[in-house]
Order: sequence, then C-alpha cells, then structure tokens
Amino acid sequence: MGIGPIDDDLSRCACIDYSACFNETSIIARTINRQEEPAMTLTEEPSYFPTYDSSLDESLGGCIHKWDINDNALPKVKVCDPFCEWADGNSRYVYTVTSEDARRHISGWAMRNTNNHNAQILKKSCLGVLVCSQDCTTETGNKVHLRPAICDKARRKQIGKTCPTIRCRGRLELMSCHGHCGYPVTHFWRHVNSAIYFQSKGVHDHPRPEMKASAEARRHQKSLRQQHRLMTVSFNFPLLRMSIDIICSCPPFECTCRQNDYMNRSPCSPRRPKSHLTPPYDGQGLSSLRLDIKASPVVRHRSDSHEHTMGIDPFVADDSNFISTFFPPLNKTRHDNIPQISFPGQRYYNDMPRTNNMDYFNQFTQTSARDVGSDFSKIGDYKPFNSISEIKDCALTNPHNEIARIKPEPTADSKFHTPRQTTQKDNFGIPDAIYTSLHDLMGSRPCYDALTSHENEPVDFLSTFIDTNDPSNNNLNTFRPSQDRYLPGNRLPSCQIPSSPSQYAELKPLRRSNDACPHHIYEPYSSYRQPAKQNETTFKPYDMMNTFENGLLSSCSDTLSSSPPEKVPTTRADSQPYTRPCDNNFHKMPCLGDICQYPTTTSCPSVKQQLCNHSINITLTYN
DNA sequence: AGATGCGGGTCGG
DNA sequence: CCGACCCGCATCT
Ligand SMILES: [Zn+2]
Ligand SMILES: [Zn+2]
Repeated sequence: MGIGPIDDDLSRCACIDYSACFNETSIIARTINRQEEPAMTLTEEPSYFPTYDSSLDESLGGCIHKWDINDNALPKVKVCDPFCEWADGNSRYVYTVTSEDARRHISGWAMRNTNNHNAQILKKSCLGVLVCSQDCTTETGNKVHLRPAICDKARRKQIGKTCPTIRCRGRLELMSCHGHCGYPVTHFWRHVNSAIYFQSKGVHDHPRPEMKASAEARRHQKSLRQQHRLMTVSFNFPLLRMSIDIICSCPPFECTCRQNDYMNRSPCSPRRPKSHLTPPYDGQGLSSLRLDIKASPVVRHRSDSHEHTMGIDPFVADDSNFISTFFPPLNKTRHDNIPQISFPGQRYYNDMPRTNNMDYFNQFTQTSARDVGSDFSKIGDYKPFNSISEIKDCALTNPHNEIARIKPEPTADSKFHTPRQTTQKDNFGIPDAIYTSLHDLMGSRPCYDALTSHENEPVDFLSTFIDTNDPSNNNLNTFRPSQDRYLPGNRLPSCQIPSSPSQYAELKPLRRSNDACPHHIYEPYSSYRQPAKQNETTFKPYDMMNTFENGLLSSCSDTLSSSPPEKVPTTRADSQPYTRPCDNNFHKMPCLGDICQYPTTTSCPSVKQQLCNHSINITLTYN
C-alpha cells in the first residue's frame, strides 16, 4: 500500500518532532494516496496500515505498541510515552496517569465525544478545522485555521461568521475531517492498568486547527466585548435616567461574590445585576443619579470596541477636560493622535446652537437640576457658568459648597436633603446631580482626578470619597492623603497599613475568571503617572471620553487605564503611610488603595477579587 | 458560554 | 450487530 510508508514516517514524527514533518504538502500527498487506495472497512484497521507497527523502531520514538484499544487485556508498559498533542495516523500511546493532558484527553485536534456505547473506552472523532471561504492569508502570513467549537451549538454559530482576517470578506467554513476512510479520524482513550491508553485511527486530511489555548483566548476576548456591549448607552430624549448596576462577571455557578460583602451587596446571581447603587428616585428629593437632557433626535450609541483606550490621552492641556469630555467643542483642534469620538447624544450636541461647550454644559446642568425635583422652583435658581475656570474657581473658593450654583431653597422638608446634598464636600463646581453621578460611577477617585486639572490645587480628596457626614465614617479622619511619590503633584495617596508594612500583596492577575481583569489594573500608578511632556495638566488617569466611547463605562479596570503604562517601581516600603480605617463600613467605600495594594492578612484580597469580577453598568434611559 | 463526558436513541450497511 | 451520528443531560471551568 502506497500509503503505508508515508504514514509510518508521519506517525513516528508525531512522536518525535511532529511539526518538522507535518505540513500542507504532506497532507495533500497523503490525501491523494488515500484516494488511490481501495476501499477499506473501518474495522480492518490492522490491514489499513499493515507496516505501521512493524516499521517502528524504538529508537525512533518508542511507538512500539501493537495492541488495539479494544483488546480485552492491554499490555502493561514499563515506560510511558510523552504526551503527544498532535497524534495522527495509526498511533498508539500509553500515558501515565499523572499526565494531566492525558487525564483530560487533550488533543490539538478538535475532537468531540462520540458515543460508542462502551463506557470503558472513550471515543472521540475529529471535527476538522474552520477555514476562510476565500482562503485568505492573515497579516502574519498564516492561513485561517480556527478551531471548531466542540459544542454543536457553538460550532453552528461559528460557521458562516465573517473571517477574522482584517479586510477579508470571507466566511468561516468547516473543513470536515475524512481521515478515516471518509469518516473523521477517531481517538480512543482507555484507562486501565493504572495507565491511559490512547489510540488514533486515521490520518487527518486537513490542516491543524489553532491551539486550544488560542481558541479559548479568543473566546475570552469575545466575552469581554460582550460585556462591553452591556454598557451600551441608549439615548431617548428628553428624559434621562441614569442607574448604575454592578455587574458580576464571575463565571456562572462559580460566583465568588457571595463570599464577600463589598459595597454591601447581597449575593449575586449569575449574569444578573447584583444590586443598584442608584438610590431610588422618589420624585421628592434630589436623586443624585438622575439627569435630564432636553428633547432631541434619538441617538443610539453602540460601541463594542475599546482598542484605542490605551495610550490615548483625550485630556489635552487645557482646562476643559471634564466638560469637553462630555460635550466636546465642535471646532476644537485636537491632538492628532486623538481619535474623534462619538458619544451619547452627539447628534443632539452637534446640532445645538451655541458658541462653546459651556452652553451645553450649563444647559445640561440646569436641566439636570430641574429634573431632580418635580418642581424646579423647589430646587433653586441656576446661575450659569461662563467658563470652565469659573467652575473651578467656584470649586476652589467654595470648597464645601452644597451644590455649586444650585442653591436649594431653605426648607424644613428634609425630603429635599438627601445625604448627597447635605454632605459638605468639594464637588469641583459640578452640580451634585452630575458630580454625585460621577462620584458613584468612578468610585470617587477617578472623579476627583477628572475634575481637577492643576496639580497644585489644594484638594481634600478624602471628601470626594465618602460622605463625611455619615457617622459611620468618623474614623476616617485618620485617613489622610499622602505626599505620594508616585504622582506628580502628590495627588495620589498610597494606601498602606503602618502596622504591617511588609505584608503587601503584589496584585497579580488571578487565574480563571479573574483573568478577565486586565493586568494594568494592578498597576494603577502607572496609569496615573504622567509623561513628562504633559506637565501642564495632572489628570488623565480617568479617560471619560473613552468611557463613553466604550459604551459609557466598562469596568473599574477600564476607568483606570488611559495612558501608556509607564512602569513605576512599586516599592511600597518608602511610601507615605496613612491609616486606613478597617471597620466594616469603610470597606464598603471605594478607595484608590483598594485598587493598589492590600495587606495580605486582611480581607482585602477578596475585595481585590471583587474589583476584578465586577464591572459597572450604567443605564441611561431617555423618555 | 463552552468543554467534556455519558448515555439513549436512530440509521444505514 | 456495528459504527456513525444526533441529541439531551450533567458537570466542570
Ligand atoms: Zn478570510
Ligand atoms: Zn481530522
């Protein structure tokens, strides 16, 4: 049989150096040869490759097994074979039970389970490979050889999808395997004699699919994108209601959230919002997360890409960072490397007659204030700002303003005084309706960074974190910003527990579900650190523009990633310590330190996990 | 969601 | 009867 010698060589290669001999040419050659072969039955395996075993030499790889997987008794072996991921041909191996790959019946080929009505022998058949209908070549010069999903349903979804190659309009097609007399190549696994016996029948007549890890990584990316789509913003003017959900990204049935009490949430259900941070709007008081925008054409913003998030700084060195983020000026000259983005309500914004973005900001804030009460007069008069600097001046000269420019009328009715309103905190001139929204959205700290633009501004950053009127936060007086060396302008604190300075856990990407958390979340300081050339403005840690571009907001990790990471030594021994309150209430408070570092002896790792497992879902509803 | 394994059932040779 | 194959279910990651 002409096919014999060829496959003999290939099978030996499969044990030794498979990649060196298995290529497209050999596949074609074998395919042609097999087509010239007379028909054979599937049960005549020994005659299919008559010279296979006898031609093997132990010196060529040790493939000397002559048993068949169906034999009643399989011979015991003294030395097990090294695991072969790309077994092909009529190959047989005996693996040790300590081989994880063997235990899991791993194969580079996409093998699906096949019922052979024999519980003793696990049978799998090859699914082939997904190829591009136009047989395109990727930018790296490779052909598209995707791994078919093992799940039938998932595989059906794969077929027909657009080729992943950029600028290729081809569709994914399934190149089936016919390597075993027209049927797919089959693998057999049998656990006996304290070993794992493997046998392959047939020769794959198709290229190898991508590695399993590669397919899993792609699937993971897909899931991340889907998660971003959840953040899609719907704009249906005029009434906007903003609510915030904490979305759990724990794998279903593996939710670890119930182990924690971060943000005082109840145990979550898979794929369901865990809770609403949004205080329910009762139509009486000021709902901090309720905004209003005047009527406009319906705009639906959908973005599922955030590739440009990293390394782009939309916050140029002017003072309209915050405002222009939400309401960018139409004629503003932007940095060349800054992509022009779309944002929710852009059409309305673009169509709005005005001279600068302040008009829109004022209108935005005014209508926001109007909406927070059923009767605008109950809230107070609104004095529009004339400039961004005025906003900041207001913030600086009125560090404990109740609501900048929105002065509630004195009233005995406490229903108009939500904790947000009565809290003496620096809103940076941003009306509470917006400020508190951002405050809640960004876990306080990014909001602070976004709202300040001069590194030497006196700030009470702590007040931006928490409600200091809350009696449960009294002990926060010990919580002071440090003169942190990581940041220009000493603008970021370094969270440290003085009593255990050496017990900081390096935050590394966690395995499994926590891999969804980008690594840069663990290097928050690198995100905050400014390139030297950008010394005119200190902030850029929080990229609100990209936040909107990405569907308003993705997760805590994304909000902390905006600049090209400039590695900063993370030596913590010399960082300025501050006392981090450790009562239960405080642990509910978002804190930059929560993102940065934790003592290993506290429950902070669980919080760390929370930060990775959760994203914030903002829903904007326009009536 | 998808991988993986199990097993009932069907169909054609 | 055998092997391929479909499908649903359960479990795990
Ligand atoms: Zn293609
Ligand atoms: Zn195959």
